[in-house]
Amino acid sequence: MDKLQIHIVIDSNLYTKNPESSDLGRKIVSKSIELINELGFETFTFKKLGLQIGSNESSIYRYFENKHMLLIYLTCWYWSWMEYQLVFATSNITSPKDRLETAIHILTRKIDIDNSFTFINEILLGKIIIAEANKAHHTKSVAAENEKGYFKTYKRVVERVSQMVLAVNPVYEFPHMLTSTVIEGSHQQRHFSEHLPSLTDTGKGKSPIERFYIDLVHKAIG
Amino acid sequence: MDKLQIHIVIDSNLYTKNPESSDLGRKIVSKSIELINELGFETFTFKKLGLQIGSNESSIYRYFENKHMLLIYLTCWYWSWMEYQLVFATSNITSPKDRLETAIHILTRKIDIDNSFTFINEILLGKIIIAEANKAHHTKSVAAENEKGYFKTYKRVVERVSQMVLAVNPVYEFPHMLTSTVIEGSHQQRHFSEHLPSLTDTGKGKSPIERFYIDLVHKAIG
DNA sequence: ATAATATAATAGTAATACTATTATATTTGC
DNA sequence: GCAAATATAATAGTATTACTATTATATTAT
Repeated sequence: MDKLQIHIVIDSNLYTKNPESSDLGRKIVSKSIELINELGFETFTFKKLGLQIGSNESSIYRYFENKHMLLIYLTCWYWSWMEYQLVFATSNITSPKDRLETAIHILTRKIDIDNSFTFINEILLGKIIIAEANKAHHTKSVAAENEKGYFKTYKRVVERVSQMVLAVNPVYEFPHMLTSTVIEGSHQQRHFSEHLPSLTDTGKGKSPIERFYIDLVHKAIG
Repeated sequence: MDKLQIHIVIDSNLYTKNPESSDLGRKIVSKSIELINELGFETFTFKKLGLQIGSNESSIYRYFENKHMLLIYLTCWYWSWMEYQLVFATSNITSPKDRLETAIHILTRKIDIDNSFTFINEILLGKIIIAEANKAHHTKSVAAENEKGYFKTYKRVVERVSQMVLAVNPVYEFPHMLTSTVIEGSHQQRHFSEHLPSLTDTGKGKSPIERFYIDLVHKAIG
């Protein structure tokens, strides 16, 4: 049985050599997702990754300048994938309210289905985004990297949702703050829920995080 | 002229030797705040700090197990200081609504006055919290460190504010999520506002971040 | 078939994050 | 007041990390 195959294209500035262009490249990406999850980003090294894929550290440097750039690549992949889901799921919704609610649902829900994008495990990637993605822009080089367009996919997602907010309430003053608060907040809450539960209210009911943010947005924009 | 001197006491589990107990210790803390701000946390090392204070790397290890623990110490200091401000500023407010609003004001405002706590520059410390504090709990050892009580000051602040939320609306379902969303969110927005401005709405009016979160909370809990 | 080029592996280096040991103060007991 | 005990600081290491320069091995082109 054939299946609709979509393909996520990543800005060539994010890699030295396109990892999709070779077997080794795909192995690097797919195994790095597993290994970052297992070890955490600071403990993860190219040497350990090389060992895991039966290759050498220096070969990995031919694909990514360093592990920071690999993280940027992974986050970019994630946000491209999110953008695809967002556009796909909201394209034929005419009611602005319903459209926004669907968008928030997609952004705040737990990732638990693996759509099997060839070499990317989305469930594990989602965990990396929650646990590690903020390290991609909490650096002294954010501004410079922003200039180079490293975060543009994420910014585009925020912009899309902000437009949906304005479609519901055209005079709402803070659409971008609201959107980035929801996105970052929901990730943080999932992190807290797992590791620092007293900072959340996660016990009660089903999908509390989704419910909290959908309720928040509704009330915020009236 | 004398001045009311309050003193912030830090849990002894957070250091190997109390940095307040010696000149060198105080210099370590005060210079580390400057240096982390200047270099960013990943580029900051004990060797560089040793050079700055005219001492040796290994002497710093006698105070803090490693730079991660130093960061934990600094965040704990910050939250103790916040808790003090919170308690002080809200103690004689009887109206639950006013009390909550004051609390949010304190948590989300920009730190621009230096109360000159002996050896701590609060303005710079505030910047570290915004730029680096999330690295303190985005590690593989969060759970273990939470067990050891490393984050209890922060958790106590969240708990206090959650109680204020409930004082306004006793049936509100998500007081902790709301509180941690406001705290973490406001820090994130300040970070975005400086480095990734398209993720915020920071140009307009005065104190947009404060206004956004105060408005958000009001509407959320009704 | 040979030259040109792409790709991978080897073998380094400088810096980092520590630690073990030694040196130098300071305090304490008598 | 002086040796012994203890606290504190500096020296000199080591293993690991994050790379890089060089060499080896494929692959492709002519």
